[in-house]
Amino acid sequence: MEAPLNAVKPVAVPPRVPRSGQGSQRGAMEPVDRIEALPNSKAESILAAAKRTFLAAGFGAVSMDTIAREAGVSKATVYAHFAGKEELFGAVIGRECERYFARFSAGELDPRDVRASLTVLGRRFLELLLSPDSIALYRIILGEVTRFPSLGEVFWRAGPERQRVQIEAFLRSASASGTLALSDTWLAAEQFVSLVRGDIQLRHVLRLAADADRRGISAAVEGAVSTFMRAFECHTAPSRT
Amino acid sequence: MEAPLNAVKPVAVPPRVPRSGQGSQRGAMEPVDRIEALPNSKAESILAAAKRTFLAAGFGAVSMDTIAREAGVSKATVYAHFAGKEELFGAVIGRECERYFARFSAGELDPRDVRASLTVLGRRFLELLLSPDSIALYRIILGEVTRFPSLGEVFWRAGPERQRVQIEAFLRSASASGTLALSDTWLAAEQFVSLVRGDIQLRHVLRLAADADRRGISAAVEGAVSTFMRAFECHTAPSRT
DNA sequence: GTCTATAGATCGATAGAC
DNA sequence: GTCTATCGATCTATAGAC
Repeated sequence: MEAPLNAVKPVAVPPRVPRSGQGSQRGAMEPVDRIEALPNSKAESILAAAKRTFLAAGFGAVSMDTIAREAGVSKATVYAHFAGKEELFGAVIGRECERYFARFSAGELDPRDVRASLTVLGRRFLELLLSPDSIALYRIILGEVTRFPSLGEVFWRAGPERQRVQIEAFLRSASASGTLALSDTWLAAEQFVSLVRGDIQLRHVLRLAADADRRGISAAVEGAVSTFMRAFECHTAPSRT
Repeated sequence: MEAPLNAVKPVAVPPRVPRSGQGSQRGAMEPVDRIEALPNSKAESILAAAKRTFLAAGFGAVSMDTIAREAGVSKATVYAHFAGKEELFGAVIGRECERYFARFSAGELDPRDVRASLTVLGRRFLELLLSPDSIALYRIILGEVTRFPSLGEVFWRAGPERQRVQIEAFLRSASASGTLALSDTWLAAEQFVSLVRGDIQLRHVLRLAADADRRGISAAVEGAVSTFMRAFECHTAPSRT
């Protein structure tokens, strides 16, 4: 029993990109929208560095020294803006939850072609779910929800719940128009999301699949939509096309 | 921008149960099966303490001092059995993956009643998935797969893949007997698992639902089985009962 | 506000006695 | 093998100059 039963070896901290000072090469020829485009204040630099390092390595593996260095400021400046490491972490994660999941929308769908609309919807959902930052955020939140219990509700309300509401709204319209036979649209939305997600999200989170696998996304979405339509397509009144 | 946008507060380290010395009150009137029943060696005590603390608080929040104290040994003894914290963590997680997922089985199912069999199968799967240790293990692995890349494959092969193989075997037999119309049994197994899981596992992981919700499990399984049967039940040849 | 420098605590790991 | 005691590194957080 002395030898470990499984060879599970850690890796070193993520390779660090040396930054010469604070200003990066951005900010010269980009449109000046000023709102969170580039870190124009020290607070934004700190938040950006904290986001980058936390999402890449997790809460426990990142030190305030690293964040300060990555942000191009001193550690005292970090503490001048944020009360501590945990407050900074909470601010970063809360903000990222809002930022990422605000991109999802169930709008601009053709209610006359439910299959095509569900395919578009599933693809939007899965592309958001498999984006590198979304995967990293998912890892962090699940790993730190024990230490930060409020993370669970922050994440749930910003992401899954909001998506579910939008998807259910579309399913309800499709059900009202007689194209789908749904007795419980809330459950149906959960099942549609579950079918689309399948195991591809978990495989990405576990680093068993690389990102940007467009064909994998298409195949997953089409398989899910096909099964969903088989289960709920209404055959009684095809409503003449 | 100085104030955190979201109130995400951490909690203190888990409340510690003071242990007077090493021997607990167990081990006196229990059957002596000796094989991992009670920690009869220091190595087992260390592994048990490491499992308990790691699963409860995560890799970064647990120190070797805590593990030694919980195990009732000195820190030097811990290092006499395990080369370091990371090796101990790998040994614990690898062992727990094997222990937990070995409990799942797709046997003892009645192939003549596919709906009932799928219900039993789904319930077994979901009860395993929602057990407190399984939830904690899931949190740890997803949170630490960045630091321990091999955890992803260890977990996948011990859990999801093995379950999928067993479920697919049953689906194949049901498909061969003409009860289900499945063109791709591997995909069907993934979709069945996804339907059963739904969002209830995530809600448990995020601490939004308490465990031991038996009625919630039954409702989730029956909703999943109903949808799965609607999609894949074979109506062409009911194969006289 | 921002910096340098450092305090104070904790952690992982080890030396040496038994 | 097991213990006590401790080392050196690192981490969070702060004091004080500017």
